[in-house]
Amino acid sequence: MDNQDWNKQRVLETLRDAGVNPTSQRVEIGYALFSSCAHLSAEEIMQRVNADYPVVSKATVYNTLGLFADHSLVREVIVEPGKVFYDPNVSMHHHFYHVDTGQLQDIPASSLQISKLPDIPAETEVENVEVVIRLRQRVAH
Amino acid sequence: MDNQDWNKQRVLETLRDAGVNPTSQRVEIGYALFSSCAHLSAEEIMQRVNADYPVVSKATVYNTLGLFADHSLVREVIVEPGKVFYDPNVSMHHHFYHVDTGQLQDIPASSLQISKLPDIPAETEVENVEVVIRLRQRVAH
DNA sequence: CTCTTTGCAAAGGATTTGCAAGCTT
DNA sequence: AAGCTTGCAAATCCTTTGCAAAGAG
Repeated sequence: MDNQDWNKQRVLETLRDAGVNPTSQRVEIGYALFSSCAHLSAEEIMQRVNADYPVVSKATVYNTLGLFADHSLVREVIVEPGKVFYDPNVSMHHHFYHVDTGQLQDIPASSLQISKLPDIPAETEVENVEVVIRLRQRVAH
Repeated sequence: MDNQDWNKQRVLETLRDAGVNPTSQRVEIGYALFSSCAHLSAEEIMQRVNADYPVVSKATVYNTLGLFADHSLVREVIVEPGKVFYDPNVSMHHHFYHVDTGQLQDIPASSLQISKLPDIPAETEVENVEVVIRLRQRVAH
C-alpha cells in the first residue's frame, strides 16, 4: 500500500473504492499525498500539487483533505497547536515528534506495544489510539 | 499535589521553587490552574481569573502559561488543531478525548501500560510520551 | 437542468508580537 | 536608572465559510 508505485490511475481507483468522487483535483491531491511517504501539512501538499502551475485552490486542498480523512484515506496527526499533519499511512502505527525540527517520524506498530488499556467509559467507543513520543536534541551532559 | 488545598501562598512558593518570579498575575493564574482539577483552555483560565474584575490581560495569560510550561508547572495537551489544554497534573498519565464533546479526561498511569518502547533515534532524548485515546459516542448497532 | 465541486476572497479563532507604560530594586 | 513584567492593539497563522461560477451526468 505504501511503496508500490503510485500513479494517478491507481489514485483514482483508490478514491472510487473509498466512495469519493474522483475529480481531477482530488486525484492530484491524492497523488501528492500517497506518493510521498512523508507527513505533510496542507500547505506543503498544496505547494507540491501546484509546483508547476496552479491546479487547486487552498479551499479545495482543505476540503479535500477533510473529505479524505472522513473516508479514512488519510490520518490527521496533531502535534502542535495550529498544525495538522496528514499521514497517508492509515494503518496502526505511532509517531516520534522531533520538537526541535518539527518533523514527524513513524513508529511501526510492532515497535511499541500497549499491554494494558483502560476501561472505556460507558456509551463510547474508541475511534483511535494515538501515541506520540516527543523527542528533543540530546545535549552533552 | 492535586487534591490538597491550594491557596495563593502555596502557589507563590510553588512558583518560586520552580524558578518563576511570582508576580501577582502569575500567582492568580497559577491559583486558577492548580486549584481546578480540570483541563482548561487559555480562554477559560482567563475567564476564571477575571471572573470578578479584570486581573490579567490575554497576552499575559498566554505568556504566563508558556512560562509555566517551560518550567514544567503545567502540561500542554494538544488534541485539536488550534486548541491547547493546560493540564495542572504534570505527573505521568494519559488522556481520553471525547471528540463529540471536546472534553479531556485523565487516564491514570496505572490503567495503561506500554510494555515495549521503540529504540530512540540517536542524539535525541524523550521529552514525554503522550497517549490520547479518542472516543466517540457509541451509536446503536 | 440539477447536483456536485471549485475558487476567490472574506471571515474566523487562537495565539503571538511590538512597544510603550508600570513595577521592582 | 536598569531590568523584568504587563496590557493593549495590531498582526499572524492556519483553517473555514459564503457564494457565485464551472463542471459533470
